Amino acid sequence: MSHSLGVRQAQKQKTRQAFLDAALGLLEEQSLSSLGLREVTRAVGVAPTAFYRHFHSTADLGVALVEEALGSLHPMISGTVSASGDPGHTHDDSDERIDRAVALIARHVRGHPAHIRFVARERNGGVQKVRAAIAEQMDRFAEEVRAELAKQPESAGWSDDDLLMLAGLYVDQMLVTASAFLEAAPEEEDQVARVAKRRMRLISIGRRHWLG
Amino acid sequence: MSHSLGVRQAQKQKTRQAFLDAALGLLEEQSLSSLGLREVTRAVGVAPTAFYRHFHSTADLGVALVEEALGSLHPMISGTVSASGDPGHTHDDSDERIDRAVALIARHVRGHPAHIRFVARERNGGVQKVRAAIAEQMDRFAEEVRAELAKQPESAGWSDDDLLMLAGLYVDQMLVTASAFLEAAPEEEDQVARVAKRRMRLISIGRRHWLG
DNA sequence: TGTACATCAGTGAACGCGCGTTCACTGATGTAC
DNA sequence: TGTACATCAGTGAACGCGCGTTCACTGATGTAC
Repeated sequence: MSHSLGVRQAQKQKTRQAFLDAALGLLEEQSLSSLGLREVTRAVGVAPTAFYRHFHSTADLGVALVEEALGSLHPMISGTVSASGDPGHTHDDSDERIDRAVALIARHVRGHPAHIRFVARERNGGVQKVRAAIAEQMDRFAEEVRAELAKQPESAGWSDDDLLMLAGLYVDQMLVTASAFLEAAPEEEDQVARVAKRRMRLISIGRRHWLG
Repeated sequence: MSHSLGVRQAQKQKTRQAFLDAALGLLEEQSLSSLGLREVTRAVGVAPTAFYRHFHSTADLGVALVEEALGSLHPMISGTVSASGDPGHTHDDSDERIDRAVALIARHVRGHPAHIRFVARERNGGVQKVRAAIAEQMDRFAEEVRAELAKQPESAGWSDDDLLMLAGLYVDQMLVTASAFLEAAPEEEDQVARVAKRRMRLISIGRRHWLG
């Protein structure tokens, strides 16, 4: 048993997490810019003033939510791009990679719908600090994807600049796809996946013929 | 002089437009989901109750704004895709088409920044009816782009389904580009345009090699 | 053209309510000895 | 281990304020004759 945190600190973190969870729930049906402090404390079950022990404002809470939501995405992003073909397959595995990437996205959306909704909503939302936090994370994703792409043989001859352009295109497409899954009714999911895969495939074909 | 509208109707329309303009201004710095009725009437300079003569709610006003904002976009979309090369050019004009498309987008963003901001923001925003209105318009755009693409010789052998996929990719990319122009500082505009063009180019290359 | 009545966009007072923020507080947890 | 003091997460009352909505109204515009 680690006792790296005292009882007091542990309880404080628990309450803070309760704020984040409650806010995320409330944000399914509204934007951060209309989220009220009292609304959140009511959902958590504490006095309104308790809010100030954890955040300066709801915008501040929003920035914390960005870290939580996009932090949980980093593993997925890397996995999506770098996944190598199963051993035993020697033919062009890019279609398989795409299938697995889209499946990973669908899985993540099912597992963390509120996180995705929050990011998609606030990426262009009314709170500047939150927009900036999301933009920064998305830039980091693009940079990570570029690094993965750079390792692949298909990237021979590509400039870093062009790779970043391609990486950005992939990252944007991932969020668009995730958002489409969110909006889709269960029976529409297959159709969303089908279109997402073909978009990715078209981009990959463009990649293959980009040079020369 | 047409007198198709009485003085009363004309004045009412003028006030209604004042509501739309004022709301659009206020929405530069917040989301529709936090826009207040009194806030809008204050900006227009009328009594709060006057609002109800024109809209049921701010969500309703939002739907009207979608019509205004995306209505003004239809000409641009068609122009962007269908623009044929200047007479006298016989070589592959797709790079030129892309340059002109991106220039058109930049121009539109400079001319109607608040409209673009509103659409980008509320596309995934907290007001369901407005999201639906935007989705419907975007679907119409995709359909129109598909129709334009279908006329081009490059589309020989393409299924309608694949063309719609490609059209959707273009339409999404247009909005992403417009949104990037919005966020960009004046000196960053060139860089945004450069990346947008290369993305479009990569997609166009993917298109060219999609079949066979 | 003039008159009498109908329409209706915009008014202004009033309502109950939830908001964000302040402040002094309480009592469990942490720390020093 | 026990005691005395410090810390600080969460409390609860109070504040002034702007909110959305209701209602009966006013007076300019429209219409019928």
